[in-house]
Amino acid sequence: MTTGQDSFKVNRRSAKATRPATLADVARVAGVVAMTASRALNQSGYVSQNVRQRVLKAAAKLEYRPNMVARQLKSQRLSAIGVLLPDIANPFSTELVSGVKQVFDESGYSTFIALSSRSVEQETASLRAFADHRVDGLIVATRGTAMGDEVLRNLARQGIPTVTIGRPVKIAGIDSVTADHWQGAFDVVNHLISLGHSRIGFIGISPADRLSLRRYQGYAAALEQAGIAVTPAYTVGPPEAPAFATQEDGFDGMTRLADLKRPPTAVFARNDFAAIGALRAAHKLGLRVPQDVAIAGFDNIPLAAFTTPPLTTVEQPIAQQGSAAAKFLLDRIEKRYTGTARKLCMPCNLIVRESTTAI
Amino acid sequence: MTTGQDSFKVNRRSAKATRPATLADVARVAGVVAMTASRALNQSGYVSQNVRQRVLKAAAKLEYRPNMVARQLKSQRLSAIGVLLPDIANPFSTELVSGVKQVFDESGYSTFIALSSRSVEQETASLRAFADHRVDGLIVATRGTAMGDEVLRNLARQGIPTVTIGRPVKIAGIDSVTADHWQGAFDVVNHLISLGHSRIGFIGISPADRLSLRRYQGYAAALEQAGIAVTPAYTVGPPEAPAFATQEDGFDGMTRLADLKRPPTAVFARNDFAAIGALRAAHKLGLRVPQDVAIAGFDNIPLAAFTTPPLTTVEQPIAQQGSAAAKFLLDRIEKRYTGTARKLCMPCNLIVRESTTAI
DNA sequence: CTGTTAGCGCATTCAG
DNA sequence: CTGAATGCGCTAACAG
Repeated sequence: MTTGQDSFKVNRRSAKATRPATLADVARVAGVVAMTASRALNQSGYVSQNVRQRVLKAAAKLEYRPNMVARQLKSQRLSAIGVLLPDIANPFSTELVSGVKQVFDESGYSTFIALSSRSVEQETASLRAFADHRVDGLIVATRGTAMGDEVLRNLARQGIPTVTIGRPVKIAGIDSVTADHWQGAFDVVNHLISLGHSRIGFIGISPADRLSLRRYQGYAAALEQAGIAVTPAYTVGPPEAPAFATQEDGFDGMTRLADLKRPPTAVFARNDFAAIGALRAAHKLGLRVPQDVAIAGFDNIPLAAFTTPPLTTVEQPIAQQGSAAAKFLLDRIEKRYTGTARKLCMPCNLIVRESTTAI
Repeated sequence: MTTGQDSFKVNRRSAKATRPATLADVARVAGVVAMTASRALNQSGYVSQNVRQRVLKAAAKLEYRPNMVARQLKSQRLSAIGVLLPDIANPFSTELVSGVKQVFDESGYSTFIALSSRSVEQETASLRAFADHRVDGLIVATRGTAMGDEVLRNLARQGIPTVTIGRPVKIAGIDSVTADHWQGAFDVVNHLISLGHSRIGFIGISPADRLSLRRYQGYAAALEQAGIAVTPAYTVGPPEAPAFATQEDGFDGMTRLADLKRPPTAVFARNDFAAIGALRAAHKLGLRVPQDVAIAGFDNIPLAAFTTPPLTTVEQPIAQQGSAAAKFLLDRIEKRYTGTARKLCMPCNLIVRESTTAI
């Protein structure tokens, strides 16, 4: 009977919501005052070994976890940073975050992510949410927009340290890290030229918006350097200038290019998703890759090595950009650096696979 | 002179970190006391139209934003929930979050994401971080592990409302939402059988761990129902039983299956990434898909329609699972439901493409 | 309808 | 080395 009742009670207790232990609880159990417990737990100030042990034991017993909310209110440190991403379907995002986390985990910060879903309203709302929750710093990896920049400026004014990735900004105190997309595009188009191609298409952006895209600029520069005229009809993309090109965009683009009287013999897609869409369109049209048309992408997503045929593409140092940005941010948060905005631009690597060169 | 000085001062002020306005600041400007401003801003309690207008104007002028940290400390509401994801390279994750956000955005909650990176330590750390920061609720979409369940149990004991997605748990008060992977696998394997296949392989899990995987169980059940013996050698996968199978796993698996004396004529890969790896291996080995070997995947990732050939797969209602979980969670947070754990299982859809049926 | 009081949990400051 | 007082910004619970 007794046993039965006991286990019943235990069940009740573990089922019921138990208020987490506070610092005061720990202090009471350890027979000290809250402040002393705080010092023992945070290794700050002088505490006798004896007291420290008692406090540590009490904390362990009560499963004490500091309330970060209360801590932030008092000390203005949340020990958390926010990362704003455009979306997360993207292999880019995972690697980026892993680079960022690596740095912040070590320093005892939590990393929280929010998504802009490629919409300016969502981006603004997410940045505000981070600010309202008083994160210690922000890493922003969404593509630049006028309104987004305005919000960033406000955050900078509020004194929230911010670093951007892949989004150059000219706001005082905001560091930024990018990869050299221009050079990556230049290299891949040069590669196509060196294979003998001169009719080279660009898929993923509408002609109207093309000049704002560094990957397009690199493409155009490589053509010009080789003395090849840039043919407007060879640039195809969705009319609405999305921040991102999808496999559908690639499919449509390739279809349109193949429809020209003198279609390109090689195509550079703005990213691997568009390149995969282009591959699909080529197959569907009965074009052999690379014999009838060579196709190259950008980003080196993990699947790029597994397409048919495997995709020539440009790798950018994603995790490295993430950790570089994280280091910049940590410097700012901990006031190890307070100077003018730092800009870091990292190189990209051409990766040649069978979509441009037959085996 | 005066003008020059003024603009200089303005510049200084906007460049310098400005402490965000507090409720007290707003109240002072509006000529009321903080409590009144709070009521006016939160539509709680009765406030005269006159006062409300004054407060609203003052808040707008000062660009007042409530400090969520302080609010949580007092009212125990952070107006934020946490979503724990296994990783984010996965299209699954994006859709899931969009389903979740849709529900919580409407209700005025922010959604923050953390990643487990498919590691138990990271998962534990992320859940703890959410708990320490006192989120109002949690959506957990990582795969079940003993330690993970232990942490979830602790959170439940602390009274943090939690809902799992794709991870059945037997913890009091934790609702869960899943899709019927068993049925999806059953359907796709039946589809292969109806095409005349009887030697059907399974790629993505080691024989030792296969029985824990519902997708495998559905595969085996379909074979048995058709009177086809389950051949152990037809199940291939990495030895370490990962939570996830990659394109590399699919590539290796297909290669091993093709090596058998009597290789399968059809293959069901545990997910689309593995299926894409299998497609690549088949092409490399000179096997035509679907004539020499039919290949099917699971998840219907966006790229599945753009592989060569396009991939037969199973679609699960991802965003719907996200919003269903979000509704469960909101019910719990706002105490509209306090009963026993709810379980929701949603159906999957077979999507037939050319990787199993020649055109 | 509006103001006063008090306290959430913690860490900074100043005394012992 | 340890304790006591104080306040971060906000809102629940009472008074007026």
